[in-house]
Amino acid sequence: MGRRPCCEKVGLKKGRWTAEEDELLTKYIRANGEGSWRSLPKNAVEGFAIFEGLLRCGKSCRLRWINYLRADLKRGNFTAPEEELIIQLHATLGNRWSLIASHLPGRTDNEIKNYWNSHLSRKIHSFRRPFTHTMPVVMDVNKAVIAKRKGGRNSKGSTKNNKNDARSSSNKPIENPSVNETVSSDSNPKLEKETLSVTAMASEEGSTEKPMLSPSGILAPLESIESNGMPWFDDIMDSELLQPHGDLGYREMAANNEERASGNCSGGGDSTGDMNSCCSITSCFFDDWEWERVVHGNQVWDEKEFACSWLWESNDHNAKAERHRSDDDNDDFETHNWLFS
DNA sequence: AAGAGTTTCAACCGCGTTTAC
DNA sequence: TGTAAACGCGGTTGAAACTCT
Repeated sequence: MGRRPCCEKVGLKKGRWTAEEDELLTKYIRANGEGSWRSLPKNAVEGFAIFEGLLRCGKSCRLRWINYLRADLKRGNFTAPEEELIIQLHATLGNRWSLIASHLPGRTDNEIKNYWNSHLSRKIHSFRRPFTHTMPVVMDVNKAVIAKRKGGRNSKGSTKNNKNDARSSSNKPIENPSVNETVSSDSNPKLEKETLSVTAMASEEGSTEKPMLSPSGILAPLESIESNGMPWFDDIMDSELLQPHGDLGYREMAANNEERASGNCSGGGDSTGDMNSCCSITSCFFDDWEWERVVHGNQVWDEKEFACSWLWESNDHNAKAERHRSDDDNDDFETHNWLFS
């Protein structure tokens, strides 16, 4: 079956949206509601959107609305809890951005995907150092992350205020409270269904592809994490397997770090929710881990590797655990490389 | 001051899935 | 039940913004 080309015909506009186009689209959706993107315009011509001067295909309209114009979108930097949740969910779900986004109200899959690719994946990759016989690498995560940044744009939050930024003015989300009243932007039922099915799948007997879940079996919604932290996350980090600071549990370690951070933040971050903020659970974990203790002894490292593995990969977790237990041959590093692949 | 290098993110693209007929 | 259209997702692209030399 042939697929109809989307935006290749009749001189439909591509590229960045102007404020006028945003307004037209908003006006239309305010009047008619979301959905039916291909038949969106009153004066549809062959399924393309030509609505009072808006020459965009439906697909483009949908994307613009979902990713930018929706009134319930949260703008600005990701907060530390959001960042932590994304890391955790990504470890659990992989690149299923829409599913991850469903756990972060006001954030779009595209936004999360971009944030992951530009911030978090680098952070994670800095954390995962090369693993070889002869070259144990002790990394300073802060340096690894910060030193790499040479040029480049600032984060969205900071550029938004730049009045010289033509894009920021034309692309400014239209403040439109009335849209909220007339357009219901309810959560995607399909995504909810998917989330539930993932949870259900985890409970299926004999399933080897179990998603990583909290001890309660539920992926905690962001709201509860923001108000209560990530208790089950902390529980795991506080377990006896993960006590890199001697007798200090993870929570105590984090508390100590926050105490230190409140005086002088060694992480180079600030209080704006920046990626380098040292005042989050994850940052404490990443930034202040005693790598030398871990790396300098393979035996010690193996324990930590195993203990942390769920952070990076959830698939085939049991098989890897089994392999870990049965693998006493230190020469076979291939079996451990999955952690840092 | 200019250009190179780097980063960010909005938007595009193609494909799998769902829905409508 | 089969086909076509629409939807939705994840990967990719490229312009703009920024820093460094």
